[in-house]
Formats: sequence, structure tokens, C-alpha cells
Amino acid sequence: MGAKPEGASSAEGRSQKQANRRATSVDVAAESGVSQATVARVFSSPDKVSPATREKVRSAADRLGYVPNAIARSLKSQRTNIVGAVVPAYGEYWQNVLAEFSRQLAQRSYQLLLFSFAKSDDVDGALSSVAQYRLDGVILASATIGQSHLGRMQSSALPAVAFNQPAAEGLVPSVSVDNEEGMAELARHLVDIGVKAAAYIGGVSSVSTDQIRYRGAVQELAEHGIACPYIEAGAYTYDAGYKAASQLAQRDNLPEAVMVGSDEVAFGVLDGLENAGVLVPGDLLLTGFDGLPQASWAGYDLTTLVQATDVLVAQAMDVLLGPADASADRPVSIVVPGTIRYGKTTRKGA
Amino acid sequence: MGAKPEGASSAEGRSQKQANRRATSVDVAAESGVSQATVARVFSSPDKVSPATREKVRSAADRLGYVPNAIARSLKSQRTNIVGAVVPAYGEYWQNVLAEFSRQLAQRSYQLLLFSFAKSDDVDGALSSVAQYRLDGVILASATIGQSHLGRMQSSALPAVAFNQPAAEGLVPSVSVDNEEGMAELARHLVDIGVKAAAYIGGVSSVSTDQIRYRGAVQELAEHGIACPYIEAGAYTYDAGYKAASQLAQRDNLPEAVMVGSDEVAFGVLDGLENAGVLVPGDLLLTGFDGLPQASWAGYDLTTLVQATDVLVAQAMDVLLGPADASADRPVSIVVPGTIRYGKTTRKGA
DNA sequence: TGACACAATGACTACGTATTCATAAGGTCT
DNA sequence: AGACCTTATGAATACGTAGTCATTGTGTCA
Repeated sequence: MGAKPEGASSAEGRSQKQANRRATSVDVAAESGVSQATVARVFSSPDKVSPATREKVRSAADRLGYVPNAIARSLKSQRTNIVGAVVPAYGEYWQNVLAEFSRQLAQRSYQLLLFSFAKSDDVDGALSSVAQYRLDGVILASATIGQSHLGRMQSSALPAVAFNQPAAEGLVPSVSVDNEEGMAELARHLVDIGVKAAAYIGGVSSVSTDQIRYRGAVQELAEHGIACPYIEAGAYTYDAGYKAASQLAQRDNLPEAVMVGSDEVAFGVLDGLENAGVLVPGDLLLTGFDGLPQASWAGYDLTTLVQATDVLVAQAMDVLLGPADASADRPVSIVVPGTIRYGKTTRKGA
Repeated sequence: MGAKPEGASSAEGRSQKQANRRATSVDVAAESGVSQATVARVFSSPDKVSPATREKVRSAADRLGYVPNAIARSLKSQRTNIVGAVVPAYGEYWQNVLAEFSRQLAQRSYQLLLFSFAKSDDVDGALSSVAQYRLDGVILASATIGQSHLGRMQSSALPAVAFNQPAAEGLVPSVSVDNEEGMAELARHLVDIGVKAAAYIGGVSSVSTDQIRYRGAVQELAEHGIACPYIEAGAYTYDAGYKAASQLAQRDNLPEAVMVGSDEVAFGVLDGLENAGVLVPGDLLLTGFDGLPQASWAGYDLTTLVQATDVLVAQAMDVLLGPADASADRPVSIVVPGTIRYGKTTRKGA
């Protein structure tokens, strides 16, 4: 052990020469008079180093402002401690989900690398970016990720979980709310309070969640002899809902109730109806789906199916990062039930 | 050039042995009978490779499912192509800002690594994580990042930009909306329509944006002889606003107008007031701040100061990724003006 | 006291890529 | 045809870390 205290001065000389370079474990080793291996050990498995050495290295590291380089660590260890999330760039719902992902990943001390896309064509780009970073896992959120993408995902060795994406069934492990049953429960609620005629406003009819939610409504209502025509808003936005409602309001015979496929659209429908002089719940009952925070704001107080986002996300984390049962015969596919929130939009007496 | 076509068979043998290992540039080199260096060139500077070789390598890469490893690339090139964002985990406003960051970074083909924190104590953890990944830059969003953190940031060589964070002035390059002038303009609007008595509802009084916005209101109103007491909601949430409004509504003498420091709180205030029987704008005028999408929803139609989030974010990107003028004497500090949205909450005649 | 287990540490190498330098082949100009 | 430049390619190396293996010192047991 060359314990001559010349490490300090030489290291300082160097650090003056190249002021902007970040210190490396080699620098710290020189500064503290130990080997690079020991420095590495101090930061990755401290118990393998004697307390005295540990302290010496720590202080040298502080002096030099050394921070371990996660990139290099990842290269060596083949783990990044980063999870990717492919999420649509717009939409209240996805923003909330993303926030929840971020919180729960932080809890498990993972970082979240975000791949968002505006149009569904951009998914391609996002997914090929995903492959470059050797992530520990990836969350595929958004119904607009096609099955071809999912198939490719399946073969890519990268652990993945599809979030609220019925189309993924059988291809990729998935976690979703029980869309069909949830919407059916809302329909049952309408039946219970005596509704005899209804309509359904969806976002985009080609999206699988849209179809499944509609099916849940139609089937349940059909059992009670109630028809439920489908109206397409064209997008999952407030404005699309507002417009759809404006058109609906001009009809001669208004349905007794309107079931909307998502809360964000439902807010637009509600405002669009009231703007056209149709009172909710006076003239027409209204339900949403998702359980966005705004649904419980007094201004809207919407009857809707609340997704337990925290539970859904927690399940997704478990699938992704939990025990590696991913090698099971078929990908797991977890369905979480939702809960109805009863708001004033279906309160008949009002 | 050992052009014997034995590369293929040997590579296949290997790929069968270790099925789950991702192919590397070395594998592709073997498969296509060129050197690793040439493979690297095909993917990083294709014009330096002859078309024939390029094609040969490309097809070998496809066959093996080769995707360049961004981690290894980063280690070598000292650039990650990733920008970090330190953002609060909650709040409509931040969710919107984050979405905009994500969109604009994607446009510039950067990825976004998200560090969110729930309590402001967690900022420490987030910031030390930030340092480990050798990011190309970091966005510090949230007024709760203390000056000590900013100071440390300043010395860490990592390009940073503070977003809507007045406290950063002089320490870190910053981009914000003109909080003071924006609130002053709203106050002027109230004065213009004849308001003689007002109150201000802030989120958390110790936060710098809160203080500055309040100052903007107070000073402008004072010039017209109008007092403007400060009420603290306690958080930047709908619920906090709702509660504050409920208490306010019980007072004997209601102010003519209430200025709220942020839209999300303002929505709560609005609903809280109406719930208590105080009509807006009939009994009381109301303004918000931020320009959230919900402000233009017909249900609220709030008068507020709209932040041009896209412009703010674009400016932040320029500061962070643009020409490296960061070495200027003092960090730049860009202020973007806001725009008033006139909603029905200050429409006196209604 | 010698044989042996064990703790602490250092030398060395691999992770996968990009880049520098050297080399070889082919073409141009006088 | 010889000197020279250009293009295409390969060999070797560096990026910063973690883990393997070898080495040394220290204590324990018979």
C-alpha cells in the first residue's frame, strides 16, 4: 500500500487543469490513495470495505464532488434502473396516470423515461427509441398502440406491460380496469332509476377500449329492452364532447340518459347541453367514465366509474418489476374492478 | 478482408446458445464479415461507408435484431440525449407543463427523464439522482426548489434552467411568465370595471411565485387606493380553494372581487362560493392565474392570466440546448408576458 | 507454532460503442 | 509511370464502472 500522502496534491493539480471534467472513481482513488476497485466498492457494497478506508474514500469523494456515473454502471451491470413509459401526449386521463406512475416508480427507486407521442403514427418512433435504451421495463399506455407493435414487443426480451389496453391480451402482460363490467354497472344504475331510452357518446369508435365500454352499456341495456345508439365524438376531448352535445340537443327526441365513454368528453357534453338549454339532470341524465379529479368538483359532480389508478399502477409495477414469472406460458392479464361515483348528474329528483 | 461466408453459420450457432442476449455491433460484424468499427459507422455516420457494405451490414443487423445500445454510446460520446425534469408530482399546472416539455423535447429528438417529488423534502433525493445520470441538461420546475439546491446546481457543470421560479434569478438561467405584471394587469382590469374592494387568495405564502403575484396585485390596487388583504389557502389545490371560499363566504362584508393566485385554487374558490350561495359574478368577481384548459370550459369560464406554456417551454429549451452562451457573465433570465383571458367571472352585467 | 480460514485490498478485465490512427486499394495528374 | 490524393476499411483504444481472481495481512485452532 503506497500510503504516501502525495495523492492529494497531484489530484488537485489535475483538477485545476481540467476544471470542467466530472471526477471519476479513478480520480477519487488517486486522491484517497486506494485503488479504483475500492472506491467502487465503497459506493456499491460498502460493507466489503473497512470503516477506516470507507471514511477516507468518502471524504475524498466529497472533496472532489464525485458522483458515481449511472451510465457506466448500467453498461457494466446490464441494469439501468429506468422504466420507460409510452404515453399519449394529450389527455387529462393520461396525465393523471403518468403522474401516478412517476410517484410509484420513485417509491421503488426507479426513474421514469418518458416517450410521449402526439399522433398515433409517432408510436413507431417512440418504440424504436425505447429499444435503444436498455430499460429494465416499459409501460405501454394508450389504446392506439397497434397489435403489430405489441407483437414486436413480445419478441424483444424487454419486459413490458400494457396499461388499459384490451388489445394486448395474449401478446403482452396487461393491466386494465374492467371496462365492460364498469360500463354495465353504470347502465344498471340508469335502469334502476327508471331510464327507458339512452344514447352512448364514444370518443373514437376504432379504439378498443371504446368498443368494449360501448358493448358493456349496450348489452346491459338490451337485457332490459333499452336501445342505445352510438354517437362518435371524434376525439377524447372536452371540445369534441361539447360539439357532440350541441348537435344532440338539436334533435327532436332527446334520450332520457346519455352515457359518455370518458369523463373528459363528458365534461364537454355537460357544458354543451346546458349551453343549449338542456338541463342535467333535469332534462337528461349523464354518466362518464374514468373518475377524473374534476368529476368530483362541485361544478360538475358527475356520475362516473372511478378507476382506482393507484391500484392499477401498482399492479402494473408488480407485473413489470416483480418476481419474473413473465416466463409463464401466457402473459398475465389483470383486470381491476372500478367503483361507481354517484354524482348529481344522475340524481333524478333534482 | 476475410470474405469467406462462414460468418453467418457461426453467428447463428451463437445466437442459439444465448437466445436472450441482445445482439451487439460485434455480433453484426461477425455476421456480415466486416469489423465492428464498420458496423458502428453504418449506424452513426453512414456516408463514411460504401453503399455495398452498408447494405450488407444493415441486412445482417436486421437478421440479428440488432439495435444500437444507447447506454454504451453515451458512455463513449459523453452525451445522453436525455434531459431531466424535476417537477412536482401533483397539480394540474405542472402536468400541463410537463406534457409540453415532453412534446417539445420529442421534437428535438431528446428523451425526457422524469424526476417527480411529492413533498418538497424529496427534492434532495431527486437532485442527487439527477447528478448520477449524465444528462445533457435539466429543467428545474417548481417553486419549492430552494436556493441552496440552485446554488449547488450552479456549480455542477450540468446545464440547467429554472422554470417559473423567480428565486433562481442570478443563480441559474431561468424562464418565467411575468408574474408581477400579469397579476397587475388583472388588477387593472378589476379597477377598470369599477371594483373598490378586493381580496387575494394565495396558495402557500412562503413560495416565491405566490409572493410576487401578490405583490403585483397589491401594488397596482394600492395605486388606486384599494386595499387587498392576503388569504392563504394552504395548498395549490381545488380543495384548498373550496375551503378558503367557504370561510370567506361567512364573513359579514364580502369584498367586491377576489383575485386568486392560481387557476386550480380558483376553481375551488368558485365552487365553494357558489355552494355557499355567493354568486359569481353577481355578488363577487373572480380572477385566476395560469390559464389552465379548464378555465375556458363553459362551466367555469374564468377570467385569468394565460401563460403561453408553449412559448415558455420553447424558450427554456433554447436556453438549455441552444448555443452555449451559458458561459456568459450572468445566467440569462427570460420573462415572457402573459395574456388576459376575459371570462364571465368578471362580467359585471351578468 | 504451523496450518488454515477470513477479511481487506489491488490488478485486471468486460460491458458495447465511437473514434483515431494506420493500411490498403484505386484513381488522377503530370 | 511515379508521386500523390482519396476512399474504404480494420486494429486498437478509451469511456467509467463492477466484479473476478489473486495477494497480503491477521487472527484462530489444534
